[in-house]
Amino acid sequence: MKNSQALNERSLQLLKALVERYIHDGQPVGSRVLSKDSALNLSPATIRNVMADLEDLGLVHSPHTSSGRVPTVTGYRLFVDSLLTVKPLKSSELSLLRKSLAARTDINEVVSIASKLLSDVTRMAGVVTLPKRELVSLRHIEFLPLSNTRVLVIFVTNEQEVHNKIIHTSKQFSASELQQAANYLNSLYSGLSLAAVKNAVIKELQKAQEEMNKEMLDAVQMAKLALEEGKGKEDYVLSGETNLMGFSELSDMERLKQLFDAFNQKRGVIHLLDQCLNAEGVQIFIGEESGYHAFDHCSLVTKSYSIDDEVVGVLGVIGPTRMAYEKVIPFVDVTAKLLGAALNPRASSPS
Amino acid sequence: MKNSQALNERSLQLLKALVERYIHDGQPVGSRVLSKDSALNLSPATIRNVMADLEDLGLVHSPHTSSGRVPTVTGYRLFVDSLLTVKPLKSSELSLLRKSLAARTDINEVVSIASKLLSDVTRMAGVVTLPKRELVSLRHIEFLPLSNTRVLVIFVTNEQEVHNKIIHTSKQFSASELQQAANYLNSLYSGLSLAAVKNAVIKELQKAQEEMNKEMLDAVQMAKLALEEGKGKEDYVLSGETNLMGFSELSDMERLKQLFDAFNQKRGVIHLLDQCLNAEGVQIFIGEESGYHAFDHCSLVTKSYSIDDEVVGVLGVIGPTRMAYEKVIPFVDVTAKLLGAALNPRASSPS
DNA sequence: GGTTGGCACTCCTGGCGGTAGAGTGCTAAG
DNA sequence: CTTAGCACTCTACCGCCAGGAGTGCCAACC
Repeated sequence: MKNSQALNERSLQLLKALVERYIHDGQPVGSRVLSKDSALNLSPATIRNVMADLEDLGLVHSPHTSSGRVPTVTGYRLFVDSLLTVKPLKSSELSLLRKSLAARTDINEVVSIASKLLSDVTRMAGVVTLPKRELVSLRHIEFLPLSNTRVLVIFVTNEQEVHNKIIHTSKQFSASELQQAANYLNSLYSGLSLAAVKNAVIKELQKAQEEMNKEMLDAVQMAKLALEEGKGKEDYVLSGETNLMGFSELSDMERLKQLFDAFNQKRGVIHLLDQCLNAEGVQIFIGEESGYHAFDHCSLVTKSYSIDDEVVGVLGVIGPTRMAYEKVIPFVDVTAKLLGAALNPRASSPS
Repeated sequence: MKNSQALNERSLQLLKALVERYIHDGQPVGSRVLSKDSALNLSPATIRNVMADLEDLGLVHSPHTSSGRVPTVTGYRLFVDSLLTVKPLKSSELSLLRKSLAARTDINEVVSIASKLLSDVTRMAGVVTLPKRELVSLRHIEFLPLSNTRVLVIFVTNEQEVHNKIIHTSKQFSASELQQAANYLNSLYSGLSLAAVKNAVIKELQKAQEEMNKEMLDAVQMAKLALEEGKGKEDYVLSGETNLMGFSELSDMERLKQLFDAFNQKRGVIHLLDQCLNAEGVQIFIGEESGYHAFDHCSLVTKSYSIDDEVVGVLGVIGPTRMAYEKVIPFVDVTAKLLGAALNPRASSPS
């Protein structure tokens, strides 16, 4: 009962002022400053009372007996969820974004530009996952014989990306047999998304093995081998990690090392980013919320990006918990939209 | 004259002992410890005299009036050049190296394993440049038509590597024309090294444009476009950067940031590594010797590696100037040899 | 009852002095 | 040339103290 009583409008406004102040200058904020600073005209003593309540609720915390208050993770959470007033992007930033993300030919290039933009503008670290491969469409497939039963599969997608993989076939094929198989597959599947091709291939194999002639069967089986598992090569492009070295909350070498190790390992980070794939809008992990220890003192602001309304990847910004959420959130939001647009094949091949 | 007098055998032995001691425990070493430590039985006072001489020569330096001595860059240089007694690899390390670098199929995999080995064993950072592309041999070339005059060139080298590039041709070709051109080029150049192909192509074009029929000319011209500049995609694989965070000489955030920025930029590092391409044996840059500011407090121990007696890349270890050279040097040496062996195509495709 | 001023208290911070330790340079003797 | 001795210097560390910031609590006030 006391709790519900404490969370009135005034306390919230006070919390808001406190968090904003702390984000701004990074030091525990006391009742004096808040009294002068905040719009509500209250004496320091009153503010102390309110702050004590906020502390009881676990929203703020004082590093030691007589120092100002610092927001806790739950405090930040409440702040970003209901108190934050987002600032629209500066027009200069917006035009920079538009200009830099204008439709390009190379997916990897666009993605790394986006990542660099995220880090440069926010002066923190930017991360962008590569678009999920299953969603790009197949343009051309090609088989080249290697030694024995090894075959090199090359497939070209969306006019620009080339993937390759070595598969092991059941028997040895001649170059012309492989050529035929490729022709067959190209005529059948060219233009479809990889996921669609995968489904079609599986259906084909299940359906009627006896109806097909030997060559077709071989071709489809090779296609299956080529597509399966796709190497799951989930990867991301990270930029501006070194920006994180400037922040006092990450000045501890041990922590910093753990963080950078996490960046190199990629696994955990990808797992985290994957959680944002299906989330609506901007997703935020504050401090320990992520559950990933290396990120304990960081926040992650992410959003998925889409091509043609289909979610294909995630981008985000990584920085200290004490970051300017009101600017980062809209920035991540807009960048995600523009990246999706830049990757849209219809826009990117104006020919 | 005084200088030449100072550099007698005893002074050198003393310098050696001093450097070894400093490398071992990282603190300025005084006359007392050296007196007990070193094999030469001398009193602290004598040692002080000698050390004063060494200081005059710029080989050692004292951080402040009354503290022990620390080797300078020139001191380290003299040490590694003429005083160092290298320690042979532990047999466990050698077998680890052999096992890990056993012939594999994927060049990138071998290179990153080598890099990881360098960093794991030395507990510093390891770096390996990717093998120069010009030296691998062409297995197969393929052209795929994109929109208009854009053509996607795919070439397969050495059974495993696939490279691709988009070129702009003078006129629009049909798929079958491209196929013909590829066939022609494959019959002509397959099996040669890329450098050889490049030379042949250029010679062909210079020689006799009128002798060739139109199709051949087109084919050769496309080959020229595909090979030219090769994108110069010099790149390297770095591992264990985070190991560097543990060293006190790099505990300054500003320095550390510069170093990591340099790693990301790659340009400067590649320039540095390139200098080792044509050097014989193990090459060492100590501190500011590299001329690259970001590396001012680091040393770089490198060696080129070769396939079939042809130098194709460089690998090395990056760490603080105060590193165990006597162990790192032989380790880098052996790793380079084993990497070259692992990459040898004759060994790697036992079929 | 919520709000406020006053007051004692706690804790961090930075400056100061004093001491112990390490190591040097110099000098004079062996 | 080597060595022992000695005075000197500089650092690192500790305890101390005062200043400042900020709190919690209490009593008074509206």
